[in-house]
Amino acid sequence: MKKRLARLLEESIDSCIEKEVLKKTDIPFIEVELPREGSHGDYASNIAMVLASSQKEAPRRIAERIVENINDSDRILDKIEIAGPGFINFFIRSSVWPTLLEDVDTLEDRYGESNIGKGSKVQVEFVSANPTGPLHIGHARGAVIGDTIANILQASGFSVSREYYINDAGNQMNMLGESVYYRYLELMGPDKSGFPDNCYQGEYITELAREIYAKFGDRFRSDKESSIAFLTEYAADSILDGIKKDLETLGVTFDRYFSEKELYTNDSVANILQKLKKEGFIYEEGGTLWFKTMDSGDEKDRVVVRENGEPTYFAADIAYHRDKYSRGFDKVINVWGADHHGYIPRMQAGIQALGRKKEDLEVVLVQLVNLLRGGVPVPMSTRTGEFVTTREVTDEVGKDGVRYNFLMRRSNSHLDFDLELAKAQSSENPVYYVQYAHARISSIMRLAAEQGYRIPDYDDIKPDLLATPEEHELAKLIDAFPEMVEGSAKTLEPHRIPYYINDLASIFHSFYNKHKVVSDNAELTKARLFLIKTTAIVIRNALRLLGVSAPERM
RNA sequence: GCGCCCAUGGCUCAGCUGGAUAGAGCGUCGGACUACGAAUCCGAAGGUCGAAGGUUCGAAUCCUUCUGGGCGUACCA
Repeated sequence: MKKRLARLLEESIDSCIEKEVLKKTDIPFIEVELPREGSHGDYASNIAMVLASSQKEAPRRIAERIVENINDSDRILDKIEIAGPGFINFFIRSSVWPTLLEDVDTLEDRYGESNIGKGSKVQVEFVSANPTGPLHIGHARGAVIGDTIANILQASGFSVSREYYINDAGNQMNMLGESVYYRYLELMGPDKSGFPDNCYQGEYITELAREIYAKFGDRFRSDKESSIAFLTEYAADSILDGIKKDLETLGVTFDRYFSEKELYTNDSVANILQKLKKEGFIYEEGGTLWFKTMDSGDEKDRVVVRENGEPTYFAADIAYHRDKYSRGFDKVINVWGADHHGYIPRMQAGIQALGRKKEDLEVVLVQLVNLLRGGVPVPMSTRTGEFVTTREVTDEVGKDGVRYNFLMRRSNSHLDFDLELAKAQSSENPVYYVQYAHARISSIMRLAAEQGYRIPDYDDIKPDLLATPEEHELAKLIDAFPEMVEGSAKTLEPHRIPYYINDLASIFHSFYNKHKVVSDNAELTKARLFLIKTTAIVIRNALRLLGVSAPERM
């Protein structure tokens, strides 16, 4: 509806210019919004005020001319008012609301989809946690947000690929192998040297060592170096396996797992370094190689090859992004923990050196999660390895609860995640509010079926019977669903969707409490069954984007 | 020190890229089931949007300074 009104305005302005009652000018983006005040109409536009400066005329006079020239050929408008400093307020004829539902009925599962992506290829890289330990709760938030952004983009006409970058090279891998090695030695009698401080302290390392001992006996006791090489690989594989399983319980899967190690074995890193050196992006100083990231606004230049000859993580990351673009992605979205924000300028410098525009890389920062239980912080210590894992949280509160609670909040704001609230089956828990609306509709449908009704299509009903304010509100909000999804896709803000369905559920519940769906008036019953059917479709489609289930009973 | 993020009713958070009298949920208080699911609904109280300036017809939103909190500031990832 917003788009229809914007078009009416645009046509009117065009004809005003033609008639020379307005000066010729570039028409700016015409914004149509939902006023919160009912007396300001169903929709409103500030276009006259926006035009005021270029027209050099009073906004209200401009508004008058625009309104005079609006050609409402479909007769959707009841009246138009000019109010305040120059707002144009639209009042929609009440009979048009139900007609907006026809699209929902024909599109069904596809209602809410769009083609703003026009098939362009986008890659979403997320989680990408090192395979050195189980996922913590912050990873889970990033996983859910990344997955949902991918869902939203997919529904908006982008061709999306989900990818997990495995940091399976470098120092921390050796450390992992060593950690397992020392735990393994401990199993074979008291160790005089003790367990090194800088090794991974978590209990899962000991468990891995036990597993290896049970499988292979004491064969790794003697030859330290080759043993560690084996143990490293074994441990990384096993941990990554666990991570994949944990992500699956959250409903998160990937199209591809990309190994950092391969960037070395196939010389990608060496090649790109050489290329960038030749092109002058890299220089040598003090025995190390530096990348000129300052030219693109970074605070200082960054090392890509250390004095000891080893490339840094950054070097591998440039090679990785080169690989991404070479696979034909028009745009690359990285979902990062907010503690990596300092990395953005250097990564942008990296892709620009690859001949890419800044905008071809978009970074979504996910703030850290504060885990609580009943309002009390859950103690976490990465040093000792004592932390609550994603698996434990998912097992406790369930997939739907975890996902919804993460998705409700803007990703760029700190989040308190309270275990007790998230699993509470009460009004304190917002997931249930929405799911309950869906279950309630299903329940009404069952009752209607018992009474011999079949679920009506748009052609089966008399739309005019949907005449109460609650019914109009529902139709109006249902109509807004596709543009909401579009907005969410453009801004990469998944949290808009939970807010939207919460509103929708709220209006539905109000409607339900005030009006009876199944009554002795058969025509009215059919019309209302149709209305709640479309409501259920939207709830279902929205929850599907979020990866949250829409139960028929609960 | 420098950089990024955050600051909105008692609590947790929205605020649609600058719009009209700042909104939800929880909590508090008061109401609604002999009608399709009360995990629901209806009503009330509660705010100088961290502070001070500035930009303009108009600021929670943009600019500057300050305060308070988080993160970063590696030849670690």
